[in-house]
Amino acid sequence: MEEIVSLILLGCKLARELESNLPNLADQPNLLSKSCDEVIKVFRTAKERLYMTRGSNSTSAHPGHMTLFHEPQESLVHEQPRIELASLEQWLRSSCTQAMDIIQMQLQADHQRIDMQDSSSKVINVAGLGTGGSDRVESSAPSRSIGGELHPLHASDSGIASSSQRQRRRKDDGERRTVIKVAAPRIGNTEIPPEDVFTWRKYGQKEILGSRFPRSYYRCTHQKLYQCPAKKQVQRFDDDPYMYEVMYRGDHTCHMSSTAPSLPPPPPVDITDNDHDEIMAQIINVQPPQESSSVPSSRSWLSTEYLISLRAGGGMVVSGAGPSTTRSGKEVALEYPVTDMADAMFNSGSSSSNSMDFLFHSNELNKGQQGDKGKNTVD
DNA sequence: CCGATTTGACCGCC
DNA sequence: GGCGGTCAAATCGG
Repeated sequence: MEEIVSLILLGCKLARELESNLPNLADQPNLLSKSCDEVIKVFRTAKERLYMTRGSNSTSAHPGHMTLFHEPQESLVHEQPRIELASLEQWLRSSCTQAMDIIQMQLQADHQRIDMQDSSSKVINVAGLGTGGSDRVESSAPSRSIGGELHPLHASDSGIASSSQRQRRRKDDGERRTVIKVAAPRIGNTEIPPEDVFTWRKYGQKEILGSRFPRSYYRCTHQKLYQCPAKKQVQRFDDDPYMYEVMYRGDHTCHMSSTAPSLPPPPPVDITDNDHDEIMAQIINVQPPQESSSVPSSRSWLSTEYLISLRAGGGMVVSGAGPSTTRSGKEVALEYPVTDMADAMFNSGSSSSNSMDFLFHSNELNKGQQGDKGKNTVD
């Protein structure tokens, strides 16, 4: 375990060095790429060790502090969650993510400085990636939630659809449901639903009785390709339109980055809780503190001390991470899914060719347009 | 042209 | 019968 920690510390150190060297390296993409590779490599190694540790001595690594809560029928069996490991992993993810944030911001800034003359009007907005603040998720709070309440699961079965026209699946095949609360981005278009590491395709929207806002239904974009059964429902809270309740249903069988699928369809292995939670962990990420609106490039919130204190502080923050595909998109110069980067970092092979590629490509590839065509206005 | 979104209709469940 | 979830044709948009 100590080895892992020191690996991570090393990674952070490298990242910091990279950070401080960025001004010098800005116009040396090769060196930059190399440095990034080093950082990634260290983190990757640490992560692999983590998994080895996990695999050998834990059967369940529920991130105990994570802000999701499963349906009672499946997971309210409270084993002692291995919080250290889980939070360490979270921390690892977030630190990588934030490191890459900095790199990306710097690169972008430099790029703009070089390429564009009117860069003064551009605002690199990492804060805009998600929330405007600490939207902490309560783990209970039985407000009316998607699905009516938090305990709606009942195995009622009375035969399959007898219709000859459409065949519908039974309402509930005991599929997993996970509810999380996420905050809408407070800048730009706050009406777009929160994003996560997966790409979703909207297949329906419905007015829900007693709710001011309609509920949107999404399914995994790769549903056809991978028979991925994952779905999600997104609904804004009545009393806090900046908050969304997102219910994830079903497990992703398309284990990959949210962008183009690049792996062959995985074998139909049963997905364990661990896997699932891990995926969920990608959805959730820690936001750096947002003091004023400046780019914290020269600040040291990346410092290990800070990150550790951040994680020790408990209270995970859930954000509506992801690119707010603002239609107006003027004030936001840089938007990209942070979680995507973490995802890419951990999933991409360590090809030394161009490790920064995903940073620049995952931006627009990630998501087309969210249904934002002037409807769904706030009353 | 193709994939995503919209939206009214359909259908299962309570 | 009402509600919520899904389907699928129409539409949009890159």
